[in-house]
Amino acid sequence: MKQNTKYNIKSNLKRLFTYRLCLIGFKRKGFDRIFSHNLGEEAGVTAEQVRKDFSFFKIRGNKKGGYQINDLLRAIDEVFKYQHNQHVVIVGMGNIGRALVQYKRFLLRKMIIVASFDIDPSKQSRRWGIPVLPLEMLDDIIKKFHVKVAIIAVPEISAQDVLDRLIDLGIKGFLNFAPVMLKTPENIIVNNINLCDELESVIYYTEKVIE
Amino acid sequence: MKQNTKYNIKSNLKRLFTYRLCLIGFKRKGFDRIFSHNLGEEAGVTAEQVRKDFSFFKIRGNKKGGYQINDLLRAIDEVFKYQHNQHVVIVGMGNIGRALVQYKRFLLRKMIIVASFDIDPSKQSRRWGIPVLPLEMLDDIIKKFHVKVAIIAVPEISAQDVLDRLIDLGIKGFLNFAPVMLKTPENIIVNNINLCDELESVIYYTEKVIE
DNA sequence: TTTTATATGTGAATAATATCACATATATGA
DNA sequence: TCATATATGTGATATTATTCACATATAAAA
Ligand SMILES: NC(=O)c1ccc[n+]([C@@H]2O[C@H](COP(=O)([O-])OP(=O)(O)OC[C@H]3O[C@@H](n4cnc5c(N)ncnc54)[C@H](O)[C@@H]3O)[C@@H](O)[C@H]2O)c1
Ligand SMILES: NC(=O)c1ccc[n+]([C@@H]2O[C@H](COP(=O)([O-])OP(=O)(O)OC[C@H]3O[C@@H](n4cnc5c(N)ncnc54)[C@H](O)[C@@H]3O)[C@@H](O)[C@H]2O)c1
Repeated sequence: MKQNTKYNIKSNLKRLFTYRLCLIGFKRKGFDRIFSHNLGEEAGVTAEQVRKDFSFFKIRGNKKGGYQINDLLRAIDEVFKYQHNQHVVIVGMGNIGRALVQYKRFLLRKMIIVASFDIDPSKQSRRWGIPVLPLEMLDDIIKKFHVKVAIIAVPEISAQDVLDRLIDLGIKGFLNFAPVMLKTPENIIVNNINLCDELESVIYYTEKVIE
Repeated sequence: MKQNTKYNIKSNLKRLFTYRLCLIGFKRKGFDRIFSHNLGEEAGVTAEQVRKDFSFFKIRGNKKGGYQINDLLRAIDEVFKYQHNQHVVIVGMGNIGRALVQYKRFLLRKMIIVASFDIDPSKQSRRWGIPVLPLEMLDDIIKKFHVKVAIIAVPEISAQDVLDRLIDLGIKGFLNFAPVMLKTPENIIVNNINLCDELESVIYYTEKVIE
C-alpha cells in the first residue's frame, strides 16, 4: 500500500480547463477566432503560456491567423477523449451526494452518474432521478456499466472502508469529498476536494490583502 | 477591472492543510510527537519539503526531538489566525447551497455561515437552520456581521452580477461554484471550485493509468 | 554528566515551470 | 499576385520549486 496518493491536477491540465471556460465565454460573445494574447489575458496567464500549453497537448493554430475557437474546443475535448460517455457511481447520498446527483452539468460533459449507493435504507429510493441502492448492488452496477470512477461522499469515518471496497471491485479513480488522507495502492487516482480548506484559504488571502 | 483573477492556492499553503489533516490522523492514533519523515510519508512529500514548509511559515521543531503534534496544530491555526470567528454569507440556496449550509465542519474551523440569500421567495425561510433572506438584506447582514467572504452558489448566468454586487457591498473574498471566469478588480480573491473539471481530470488520469 | 546518535534547519544544487526572443509561416491588404 | 505585418511555435533563458547535503543542536543513553 502506498501511503496516500500525492496526486494533484497538473497545472497545464488545469489551465486547459480554464481555457475551455474562456473559449465558451468568447463564443457566447460572438467570436469565432481567438489569439493566444486574448485568451491569455482572459485566463490570467501570458500568451506564451497559452501557446506552450496548446503545443504540449499537440493543439496547433495558424501562423498569423490565431486559433478557431471551435477547433480549440474540439481539440480540448479530444484531449479528454470525448467520444464516449463516462459512467460514474456515487457512494453516500447525504447533503453533498444529493446535490451532485442533481447536477446537470456532468451530463453535458458526458459524465453519467449511473447509480448512487447508501448504507441507510431510508435513502434508498428513486426520488432523485437516479437509483439509490444498497452497497450490495455495487458489484452488479460496476460490472454492468463498466464503471471505473467513483465519487466518495460518505462521512470521513467510512471513507477509507468505502474506498478499499471500491478498489476491490475495480474502481480506479476517485473524487473524494471526505476530509481524510486516504491510503491507496499504486495506480489509483484520488482527487481530494476539501471545501473547508478552500474556504479557509480564501479567508487567509483575503486577510492578507486587507492588511 | 482586472481580467479574471489568476488566484490559485499556493502549493505550500495547500500542503499546510494536508499536514493538518495528517496530524489530526496521527493524533487520533495516539501519537503526540512526529518527525518530518513520518509526516512527509503520510502527506506524500519528502521530509525536506515538510521542514522547508514549516520553516517558511516560521514553525519550528526541536533538533533531534521532532515536532509536538499539538504545537504544530496550534502553529498552523496561528497561520490562519484562529483566534476569531469568521463570518461568511452564501448566495444561492439551490442544491449546492443547501448542502453547504448544512456542513457542520465549517463551524469546527470557526467559519460561520451567518445567513444565506436567494432571489426566489420560495427558498426564503428558516428551514435549514440559518435564515434564507432576499438579496435586499445583504447590506444589513454584511454590515452587522462584518462579513468579508462570500460563497457564490448561483447559476453561472447570475454569478458575475452577484459578484459585482457583493464587491460593492464590501466583500473581499469569494468561494465560487459557478463554472465561469469572473471578472474582478484588483485585491479581490476568487477561489473557483469547478467540480466538473475535477471529476473530468480524475477520468483523464484514470484512463492514462489504465492504458 | 558526558557521549552519541539523530532530526532539524538551511544554503547549494538540481529540477521543473514559465518567460523571452525570434525564426517562421501565412492571413490580409495593396 | 506580391509584399508585409503579425501571430504562432519553440529553443534559450530566467524564475521558481524541490531535493540534496551537511552543520548544528539536543534528546536519549550510558
Ligand atoms: N455537506 C457538505 O456541504 C460537504 C461539503 C464538503 C465535504 N463534505 C464531506 O462529504 C461527506 C458527506 O457529507 P454530507 O454533508 O453529505 O454528510 P451526510 O451525513 O449528510 O451524508 C452522508 C451519507 O453517507 C451515508 N453513509 C454513511 N456511511 C456509509 C457507508 N459506509 N457506505 C455508504 N453510505 C454511507 C449516510 O447514510 C449518509 O446518507 C463528508 O465526509 C463531509 O465531510 C460535505
Ligand atoms: N449541484 C451541484 O452539485 C453543483 C456542483 C458544482 C457546481 N455547481 C454550480 O453551483 C451553482 C448552483 O448550482 P445548483 O445545482 O445549486 O443550482 P440550483 O438551480 O439548484 O440553485 C441555484 C439557486 O440560485 C438562486 N438564484 C438564481 N439567481 C440568483 C440571484 N441572482 N441571486 C440570488 N440567488 C439566485 C436560485 O433561486 C436557486 O435557488 C451553479 O453555478 C452550478 O453550476 C453545482
